[in-house]
Amino acid sequence: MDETQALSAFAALSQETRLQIVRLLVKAGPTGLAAGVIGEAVGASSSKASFHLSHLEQAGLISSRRESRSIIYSAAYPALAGLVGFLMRDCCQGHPEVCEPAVASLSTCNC
Amino acid sequence: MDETQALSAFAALSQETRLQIVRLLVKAGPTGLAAGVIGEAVGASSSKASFHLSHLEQAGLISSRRESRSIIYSAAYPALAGLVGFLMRDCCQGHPEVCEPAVASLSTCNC
DNA sequence: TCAACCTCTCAAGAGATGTTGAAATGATGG
DNA sequence: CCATCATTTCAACATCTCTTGAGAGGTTGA
Repeated sequence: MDETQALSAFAALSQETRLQIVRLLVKAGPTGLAAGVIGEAVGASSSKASFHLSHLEQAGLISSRRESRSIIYSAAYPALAGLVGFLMRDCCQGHPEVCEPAVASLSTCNC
Repeated sequence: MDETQALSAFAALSQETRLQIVRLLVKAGPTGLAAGVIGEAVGASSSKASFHLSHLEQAGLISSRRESRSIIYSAAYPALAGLVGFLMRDCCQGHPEVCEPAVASLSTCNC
């Protein structure tokens, strides 16, 4: 993940509806969810959902596949991991006080 | 770090000048840098630098103190750590494929 | 106190972003 | 092939964001 990709990713995640969508899709797992289901879950009209889904896909944070009538979106785990890595690698240069608490918080993570 | 803070932080980091400033200040360490020095380093006019510095401070990613004539900005390490933690804690629920590569990338980090 | 310094504030304009509803596209089952 | 379903596309509008340049606000040394 380079700086340009990180900028797009940050921009994508800086919008409430989109952040909700990403959280939803991460929870949903690799199976993903249909656009309509996502829109309903986050309280967005179809065109609104479509707009934000496109934005997220453009940023590389989610990916899509057609399945019969529906379009299924799923989280792009490598991209999310890349973003976490960017923040840690790039932002904590020589300053373990950034990385260490973050790594420590992994113990409260469901992983 | 809650969702609202994360949204502000993502918005703050989604702008090139601001991302440059954060990276610069993290490297600079707790001592920080004067507004003028920062502006010059990222090629921004005084008002432009001031605009983005305010934005970052508002988002809680940096903090300031006056020191004689200058205003010194420095990275808010706990906030950055909180953001990394948010991404990991909140986005990798039950999906180690997000966290693990990120943690692995720590080996290439200067920490 | 005054001049110089450093930074912030303000208003105006250009451009990007998000929302809405209507219409178009593509896929499916009968 | 047609009616229906799921989603995207489009244009219009409002809003937010960024940039610019001019000026104001504190702070210091002479």
